Amino acid sequence: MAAAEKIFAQKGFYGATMENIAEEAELSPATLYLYFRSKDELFASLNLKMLKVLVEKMEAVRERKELNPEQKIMALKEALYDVYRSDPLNVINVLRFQSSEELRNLSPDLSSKIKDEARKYLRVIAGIFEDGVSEGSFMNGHPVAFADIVWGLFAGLVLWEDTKKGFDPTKDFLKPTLAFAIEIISRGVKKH
Amino acid sequence: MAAAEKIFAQKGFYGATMENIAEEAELSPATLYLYFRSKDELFASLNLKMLKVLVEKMEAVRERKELNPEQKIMALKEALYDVYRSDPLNVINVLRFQSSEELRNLSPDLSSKIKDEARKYLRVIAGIFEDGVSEGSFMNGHPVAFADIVWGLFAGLVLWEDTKKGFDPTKDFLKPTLAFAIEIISRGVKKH
Amino acid sequence: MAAAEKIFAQKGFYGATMENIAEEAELSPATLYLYFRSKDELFASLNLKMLKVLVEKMEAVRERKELNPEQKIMALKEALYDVYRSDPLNVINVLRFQSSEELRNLSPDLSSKIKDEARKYLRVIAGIFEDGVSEGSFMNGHPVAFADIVWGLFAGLVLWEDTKKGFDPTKDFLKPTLAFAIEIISRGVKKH
Amino acid sequence: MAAAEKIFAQKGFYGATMENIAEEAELSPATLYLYFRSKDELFASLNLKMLKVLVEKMEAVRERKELNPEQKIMALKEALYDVYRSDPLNVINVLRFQSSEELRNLSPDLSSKIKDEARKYLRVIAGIFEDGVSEGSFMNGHPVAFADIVWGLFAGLVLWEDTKKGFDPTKDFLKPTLAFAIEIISRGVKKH
DNA sequence: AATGAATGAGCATTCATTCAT
DNA sequence: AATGAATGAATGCTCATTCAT
Repeated sequence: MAAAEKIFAQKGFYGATMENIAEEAELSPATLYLYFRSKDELFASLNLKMLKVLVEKMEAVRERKELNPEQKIMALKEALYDVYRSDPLNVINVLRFQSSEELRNLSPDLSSKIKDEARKYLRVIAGIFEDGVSEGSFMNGHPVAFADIVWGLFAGLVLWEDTKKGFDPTKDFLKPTLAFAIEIISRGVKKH
Repeated sequence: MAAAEKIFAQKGFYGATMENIAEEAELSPATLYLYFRSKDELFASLNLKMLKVLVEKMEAVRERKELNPEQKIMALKEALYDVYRSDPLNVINVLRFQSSEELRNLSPDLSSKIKDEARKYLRVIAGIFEDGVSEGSFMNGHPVAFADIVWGLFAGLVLWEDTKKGFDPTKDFLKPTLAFAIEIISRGVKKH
Repeated sequence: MAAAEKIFAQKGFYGATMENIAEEAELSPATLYLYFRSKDELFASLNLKMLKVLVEKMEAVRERKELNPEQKIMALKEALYDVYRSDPLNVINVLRFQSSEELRNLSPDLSSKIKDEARKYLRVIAGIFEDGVSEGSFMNGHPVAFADIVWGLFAGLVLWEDTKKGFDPTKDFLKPTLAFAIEIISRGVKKH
Repeated sequence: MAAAEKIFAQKGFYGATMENIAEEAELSPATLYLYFRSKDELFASLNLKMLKVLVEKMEAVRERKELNPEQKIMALKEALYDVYRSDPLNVINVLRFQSSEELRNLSPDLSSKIKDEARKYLRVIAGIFEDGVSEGSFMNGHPVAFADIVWGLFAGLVLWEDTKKGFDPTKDFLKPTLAFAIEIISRGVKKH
């Protein structure tokens, strides 16, 4: 998986070949198939791994009793950015192929694990929002929609900043832009 | 281009073959190459077309003198959603491949046209934000960052809702979620 | 097709690769796929070609008005052996893979053409037998069963003699054995 | 061997993998190689087993002193059909690969055992024919050729009926067709 | 006696792209 | 303006077989 991570990060999903990955792993291509049924599943396993890290970080945020909902939303920013920074290229890959048709024929097992994980992080974000609503400090709104917004924003910004880096590789504004975005959102949901 | 639009929408970028497109266009594959240097450029032309429509809609929003900056931000929501609704599958494709490695070797001409267009719509959004700031009704912040946020949010939500549709095809919450998102943002940038 | 014939004859269906065949044909493997959808279909086309030759020869026998049914059965022997001798290795291949599972996913078109041809030669043999029965010179019996017997005998002998050649390559008794077989059959169906 | 029989019958020689067979046998693939040098040899062992059953049945026919040569030929029919019915799919496989190139590199030991067995059943059939000739009730002819004919007919009909079942799976005419064939042959060899 | 782990060698098939006509 | 015919270059995946343990 480490080899796959490296190769996918370098070449993208379609650019990477099983042979590349095998070479990196100092194995033969056939051996890869002992552990992963297909290229798709190998890739999806990376996806799952990232999701797990993400969920973990987010749940940690939720548990921090000393923070109020608003502060928790601000803290999410760090959690999201940490995940990105831990392996930017793979996060980009994962986000890009999140919804790819090609990834639809995963084994039911892997597929449901990914769905579970996705549900979990949505629940965390939705939960924080709900807390704010019941506390009376947040405006009303559908908690799941809020979760979708935070997640979509993160994915969209990561991808978009990457695109912009394609135009001008010296610039990387993800961190401040993400911070600004979360600030706006955090202000936006507050009642006044 | 109409044929390509149809086929890319049906099968995605990698799923579509030049032969498929040629067939749809009732031409031979070779003929496609008289008009487009490569598959990537054909795809990018679609991309450009969509961007132009988007920019047009956004500039129209900017020009509506009767609206104040806050109202303009709310109006962007419609512009963005309209573009999506005009050809959802292709918008998804375009957004997904926005930053794809494969699209890095476009002809300089096409590449710079796309960059121009992208710059334009960012400038529109940034412009609206700036107006609000100078008017004194919006908080301070970097206008381009704001534009990135709006765009990233749009792209991220479109892609993410598409992913969720993969899990449960009956649900399509893009419209209300986008509306909620813009509302939050619009509230978030206001001074109070 | 000539190249395929040669290669299949040399190496058998599984032993032959599309690359071998392409090389023999002085084409690239990809070009083969312009004319045949798959290796199976290429092979089946050869099959069809042989069947057509066979049917032609058999229909010629049937039309020879100067022969009575018994003499026609004797004449079949020549027709069958001629087909074999025209390309022994391919006849063997065709007979061996006649019923192979792998050949079940042919295009409906090719598949039905083959069935048609098969029906034709069965009808010829059955027809000869029927003539003998209605003339009163042959015993009673199901004409199609008779056709199956003649065909099965031919295929079985060709394959079996080939097997024996595997044990001792110097011997080739197909011709006399086939002659003997047809003689027995011809005597066996006659009333006395 | 039981596992192999089952798997080969289900999937054919090429369709079956050593792993399939190992799984069915609740062993690891490697273990199979403790008992059989190769897939070919495993398959050939099944072949040999079937031949032995066949030879046994045929020798039993030959020994039945109460039958005259003509009746013995009729009795062969039952012997052959019994063997088929005991495991149709495997008989088909064995007959199909009887002469396969792939089976040429068996160990000398196995190879010669198979040849011995083949020789035995040919000798039985030839013997019955010879008895009829010396008794004066059969026409003259080469006894081995006669044996080849009976065997080829059996193999050819089994394979051909299987092919026809591929076209129309509801029909299975092997038994009556085989009976008719043996009747013709038995009548055909008699002097009158 | 058994096998977990590994792989060498292959192979059918695909497809963007070319170019003589 | 158009294309028929061709292909170079891949590539995911398979499977019989091996061998240290």
